[in-house]
Amino acid sequence: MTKGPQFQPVQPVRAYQRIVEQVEDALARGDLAPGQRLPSERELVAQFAVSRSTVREALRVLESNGVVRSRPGDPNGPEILPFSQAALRKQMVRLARVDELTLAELIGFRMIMDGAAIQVTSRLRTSEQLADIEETLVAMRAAIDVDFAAFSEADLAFHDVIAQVSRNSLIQTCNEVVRGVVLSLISDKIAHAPNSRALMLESLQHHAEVVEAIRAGDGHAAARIARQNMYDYYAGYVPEPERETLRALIED
Amino acid sequence: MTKGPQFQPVQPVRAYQRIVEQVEDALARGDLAPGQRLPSERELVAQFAVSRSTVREALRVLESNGVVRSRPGDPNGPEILPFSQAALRKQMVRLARVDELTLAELIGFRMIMDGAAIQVTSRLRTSEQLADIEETLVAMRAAIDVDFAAFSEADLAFHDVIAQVSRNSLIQTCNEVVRGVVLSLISDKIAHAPNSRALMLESLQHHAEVVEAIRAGDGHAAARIARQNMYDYYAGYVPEPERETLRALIED
DNA sequence: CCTAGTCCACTGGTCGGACCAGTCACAGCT
DNA sequence: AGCTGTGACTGGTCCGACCAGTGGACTAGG
Repeated sequence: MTKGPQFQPVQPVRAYQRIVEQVEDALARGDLAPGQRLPSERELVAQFAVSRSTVREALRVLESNGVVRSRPGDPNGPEILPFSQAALRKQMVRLARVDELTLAELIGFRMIMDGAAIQVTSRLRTSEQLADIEETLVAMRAAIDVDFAAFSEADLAFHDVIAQVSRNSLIQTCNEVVRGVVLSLISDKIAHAPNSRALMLESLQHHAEVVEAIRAGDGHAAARIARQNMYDYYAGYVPEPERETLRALIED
Repeated sequence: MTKGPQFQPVQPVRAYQRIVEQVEDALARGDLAPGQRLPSERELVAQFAVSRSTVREALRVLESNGVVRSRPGDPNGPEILPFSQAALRKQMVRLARVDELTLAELIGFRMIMDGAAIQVTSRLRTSEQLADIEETLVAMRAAIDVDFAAFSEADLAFHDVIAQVSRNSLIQTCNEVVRGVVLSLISDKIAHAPNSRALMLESLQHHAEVVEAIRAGDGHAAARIARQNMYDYYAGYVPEPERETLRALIED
């Protein structure tokens, strides 16, 4: 066999992909900005020198990626959308929902993210924000008497406030998405648990401890308590061999 | 103004969207599994009772989302792909690259993720894995004499091993993506810095400290050092008001 | 002058038919 | 049996057509 250059496998590039690339490149370069409009489909046909089917396939891909939005009859053409977290959320939900990720990975991720957000919060929070946090605690207490769904919603509000105070929307988005997925995986088990009310009360107690640490400004303790609580709350649903990785996140 | 029920804005549902939904639902229900094949486009035309254009637009969306892959001439029809992290990565890159996220948020995210991964690693690593980690350290040392790109690549290998040992692919993916984005934002500034070599040496020294803590099994110290290092390395590129949120991540 | 209503050019959504290059299974040949 | 050529398919692209909607221009009424 002759020694030659290393060739790479080649896959055909479809026309609509080139269009998608061009649009995305223009967007990355700043030649196209959110709020601006793309030319109409028939105009794009002329500019790209392809058929309308091809242009439309490209637009469908861009639309599915949350880059543009087409509305029938709009004489201004497809609209370039502001970058939203919705697209990331969509993909994350898809990824996380399937067996590609284990429950342990999801919960571990939450322990990290939530702990970090709480740590930052206890450092940066103003007294006003502290009041906001304590307010959600009161709401959680009230929600216990309603049902588990209400409690879960109040819990979400708590973590929302935390994430906002920590001033990192990336953490916020990731946290929210993963939290939703985890809950969708095991919420029925929790809700139907005979001691559902006891669990909620315990969770509330844990949250109160976290808030106490936040008030004291002890970020380290707050984060540790938060992680410990999440472990106590969810670890029962994680099979033992993987539970070890979660314990490694608590320590000292 | 009459008090009435809260109406929601309504947007037309396009035919291709219904097809996408049906396929994704079938996939979520398990009626469709990775590795299986979809009927050919012309067969789908008959089953969905729409035109081929519509079927193709649906397939393009599914393909862009990493759900299926079409190859011309394949008599078996479009292939259902295994769920990959590629899709998530794509979206994350898009989200992170644009101004929606600040550099501080990205770096803060990395400090958290990387610190957590290192903490878990120092707890769970086998002696064999420790050797792997130390190996990447040697590679980093050698890469310093080449150029910044080589060093950066060796650094990536280091974090890769860490993420693998921590057994959480979600952390791994997020870490990798954000790292890439951060580097693409500031790598030129670092590479062209007059003291580029000094920076690399310092970074290597920091990594060595982290590895030392990992060897000692002190996860807390390892994570703290890692976060501190990343702060030292990147904080100069973050404007002051936001730098505070990063400092809040180090503490004690 | 300004407003309210009408109208129409144009938009995107969908359709059906056509052609091409590529792929793969199979029948036929060696 | 092993190889080869063929042909029935595949997806990629193009074209032309029709429809229901949109929104701006234009007009009639104040």
